[in-house]
Amino acid sequence: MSSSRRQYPFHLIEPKWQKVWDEQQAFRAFNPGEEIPANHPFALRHKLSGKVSAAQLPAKFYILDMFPYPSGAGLHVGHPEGYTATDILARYKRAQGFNVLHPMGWDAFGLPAEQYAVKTGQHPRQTTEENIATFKRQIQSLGFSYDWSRELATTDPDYFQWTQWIFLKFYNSWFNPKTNKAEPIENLKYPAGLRLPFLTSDKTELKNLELSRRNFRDGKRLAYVKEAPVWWCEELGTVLANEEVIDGKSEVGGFPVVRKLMRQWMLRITAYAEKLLTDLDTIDWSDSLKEMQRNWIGKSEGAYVCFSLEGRTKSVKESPKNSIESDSDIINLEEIDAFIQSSSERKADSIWVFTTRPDTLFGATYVVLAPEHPFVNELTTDEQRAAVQAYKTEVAKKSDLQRTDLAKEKTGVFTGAFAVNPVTDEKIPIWIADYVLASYGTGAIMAVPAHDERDFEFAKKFKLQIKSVVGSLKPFPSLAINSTFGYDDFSKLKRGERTVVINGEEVFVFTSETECFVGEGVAWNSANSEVSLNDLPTAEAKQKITAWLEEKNLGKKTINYKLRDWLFSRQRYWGEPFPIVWKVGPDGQSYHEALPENSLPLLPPTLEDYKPTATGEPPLARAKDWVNLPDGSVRETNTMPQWAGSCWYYLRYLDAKNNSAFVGKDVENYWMGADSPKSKVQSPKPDVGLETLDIGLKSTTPGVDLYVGGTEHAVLHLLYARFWHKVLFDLGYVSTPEPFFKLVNQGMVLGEDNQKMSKSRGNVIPVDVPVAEVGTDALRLYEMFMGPLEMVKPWNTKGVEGVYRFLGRVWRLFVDEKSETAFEQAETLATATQRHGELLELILLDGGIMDIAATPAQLKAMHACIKKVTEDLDGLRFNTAISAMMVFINEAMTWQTKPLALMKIFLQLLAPFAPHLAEELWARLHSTFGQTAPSLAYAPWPKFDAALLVESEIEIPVQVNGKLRDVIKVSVNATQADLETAAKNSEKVKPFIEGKTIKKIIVVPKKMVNLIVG
RNA sequence: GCCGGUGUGGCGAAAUGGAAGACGCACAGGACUUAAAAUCCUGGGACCAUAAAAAGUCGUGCGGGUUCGAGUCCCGCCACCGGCACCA
Repeated sequence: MSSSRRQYPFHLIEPKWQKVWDEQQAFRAFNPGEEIPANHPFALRHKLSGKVSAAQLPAKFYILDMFPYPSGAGLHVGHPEGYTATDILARYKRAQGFNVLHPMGWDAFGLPAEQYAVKTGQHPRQTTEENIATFKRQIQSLGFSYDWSRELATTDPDYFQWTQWIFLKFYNSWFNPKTNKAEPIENLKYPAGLRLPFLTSDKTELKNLELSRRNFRDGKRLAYVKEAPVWWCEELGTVLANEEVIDGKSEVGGFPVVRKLMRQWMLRITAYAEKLLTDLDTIDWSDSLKEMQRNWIGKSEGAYVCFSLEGRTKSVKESPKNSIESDSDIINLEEIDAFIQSSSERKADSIWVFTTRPDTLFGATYVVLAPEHPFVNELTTDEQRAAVQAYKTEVAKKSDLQRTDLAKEKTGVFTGAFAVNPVTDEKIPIWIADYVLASYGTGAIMAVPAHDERDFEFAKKFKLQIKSVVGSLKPFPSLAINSTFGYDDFSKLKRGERTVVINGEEVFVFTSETECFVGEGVAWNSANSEVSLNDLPTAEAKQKITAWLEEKNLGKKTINYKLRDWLFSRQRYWGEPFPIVWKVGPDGQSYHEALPENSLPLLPPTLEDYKPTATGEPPLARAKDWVNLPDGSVRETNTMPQWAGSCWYYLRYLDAKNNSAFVGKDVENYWMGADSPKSKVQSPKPDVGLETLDIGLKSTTPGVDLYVGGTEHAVLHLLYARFWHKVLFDLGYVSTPEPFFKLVNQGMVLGEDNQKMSKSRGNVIPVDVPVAEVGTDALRLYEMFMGPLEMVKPWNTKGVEGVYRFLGRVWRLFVDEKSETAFEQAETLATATQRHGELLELILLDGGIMDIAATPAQLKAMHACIKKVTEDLDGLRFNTAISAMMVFINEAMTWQTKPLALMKIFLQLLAPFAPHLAEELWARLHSTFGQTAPSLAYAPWPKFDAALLVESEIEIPVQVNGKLRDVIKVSVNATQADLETAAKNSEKVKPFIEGKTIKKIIVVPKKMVNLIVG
């Protein structure tokens, strides 16, 4: 590629314009109340200057990229795909008259810099800064129109002091189920015995009450401490969040993880499970992404059911609802949690299970506990004790990886104990098995083998009773003789036939004790002396039995989520330290306390050695002077996970330099608010009889208007950030309930071998390569021309040359060939020290460009192009927008004379895609014709004139019986009758209709004619 | 297994239910050139036929259906990609 002649002097043009934009601060976005320099292109476009209020500013448009983690490897050609898409849109929206916010920053905390520090002793900050410098240089070489004055890095103390500040907001808040939102901890309602003033003067009692209050309060905070089983990764020397563990391995590095009991900071994301779920309906994200979040949140509706124990009397008849204070009808997660927790302290008198199919209760033939269930030891009979112990040991030895890997084969052990099915009063065995998870529901299930695959498998293996209680309205797959089995044929079946009455009608249902049916159907076999579900459809049966259980205090309707609270601490150095200290109370118990806000930022200490300590404490514990405070309190030595900084960076961009708040109120409201000012975009005097696009009184979008990034963040960053945003919203710090209104995932760019790009495959193409060989504009164009943004597509170097050639054609459309040859010769002779940029002046415009009126054909081609490019940009269809410009250029290459006005319009269309080339030619067009060039970046977007696209004669396909037989030319005004006649008279059509009767003629005006003959 | 997405030339891909394959790559032929590169022009789904063509037939993963007409809508499958996965 490099051996061939350069298509155009991009090597001079691109740095030239990048410098101009930089010097002008051309892409700086202005906040309400900010001083706008009178000569800034934005000020000139909108006739603004000085301090401008939100109401005076045009409508905002916030275009955000997922900010990168600056790794040492630099950018490859896959990275700028999303950045290119957002930049094109940012430039387009700027031309349309929006106040565009388009920022970039660095997600810079992270493990690689720390691991490098462990190896070499180089401070992670230094590594981070070097990597940022590389990334910034590469990103800037691509000519993106970022507002660099808002650049931020999560590792910067000016930034992370606010990350710590937000953590304190979490710490000092609780979730009020009654108002369904986060509130300051001062509003917390204490249970009866703990309310002030205390009605005692006994000092010990008072002390204990104070302590209980503190424990209660600390247990309610949105950021709380929990001794919990966590994922410990030995290799990384830290714990990981659920979301960071994939198939029993760490997401980063793929190292094994094990369960370990540790004291950890948690964020109460579960309180927001329902909002995170339902608010997905209010935002414009892809279905697949929403679905991933829904699956992760994992809502299921069902009931808790109480099974009493054979041979034991229940000490108290209680349900979760009655055993704890509750403000709502449906018990919330927190209360369930507390209830389940409390069962470990109570005697084993009954077992609560969670089920989504309470309608199958009559078919529950055994109970299974998770091996870790607190009742197991107490329930196990002496005969079974050895077997149960052996099983528990075996399970504990298995890593979770093995537990899921071996999922195929069910294992378990009988405890020797029996429970009583609350509706049948039958004695049913209690087993333990590792297919029941301690961490979900109550850690116990009622097994209904006839209607649950897993229970069915287990029952078959251990020869447990299978009892069918739900009939299917369709034959079981194995009974279906063929797929066309009709409803009426049911009676022909030999087995499983049975009828029930639904809505007064007798219908067949199919039941089986030898096969599993998990679908919904009709209940049967489900009645006792008090309640009957027989003949009820599943949904009704669920309702009826749940109501009955509630009335008997044997159950409670409930909602369960898979989502767990977010494990928020890491045993690392290179992260935000917690603004927390630990103290020891008079009772000898240690407790935590928040640092005052004015002490932030809390900087990490400087270390010589970044490894964890020998005792397994985090590296921060090495800094004794930092950890131990004069008053005897001790600092928290964990740090926050990498996700913390990325949870709110999009808010800091709005007001990146604010020293008194994480974001200013008015500024936040302007850029994120749903009711920011309406646009008042002016329509300047049209250039060529064209009007500029008038945005009119279009209201703005709440939150970020467009967020582009990879799918890998579907359940991590995107869920965490939504959670933080919702807490900040509840506490009144932000004005919208959702941060990202529209989100698009760019598809991955594969290597030329159709494999994902990776070092080990050796198929990585660094961005610097195409930038040097064909220039940034060609790279940008190709990134978009490959295919639709969301699709996965392979890189093809030959394809890059195609768009590079296109830019060469554009160049040659505009410049005089002889002058370019002169330029090239001069450049060869010039020494390196000479200013090559000045040589560009040798290149002259093509003489065919004249300030003359365009022909109708020229106007038509131009306006077709404006229409297509505009519509495709609105739909993010960059690839077809580019092909429309190619079509235009292919035609314009044949023109003898090139009207100046059209040449300008074309450059405006090209500018978002190839801004350097467009700026260069734009400036030349103006200077050559003695005009002053307004900034192309802010030139009003051209508007197409539909009237110019109308043809006088059009070609109409003629079909006979749906097959194309001719294409006829008719006037655009041809009537239906004209078309019919013309079609019938076509010489090519005649042979197909002669001697036949025309039964019908379908005429679609301006589209086609179809003759139906018999 | 469940959820989501995608299947169209040699390749990347286009097509509000109305001319399938725009645009680009690769390829072939031609012009320019001492020559090459670059550039410009022309060609192209498959089959059948032919000296060459015209005409014709078949074509959007597979099988059905709706419609005057289906890449597009409906039903049933298959393959690939991504996610989740003993969540009761």
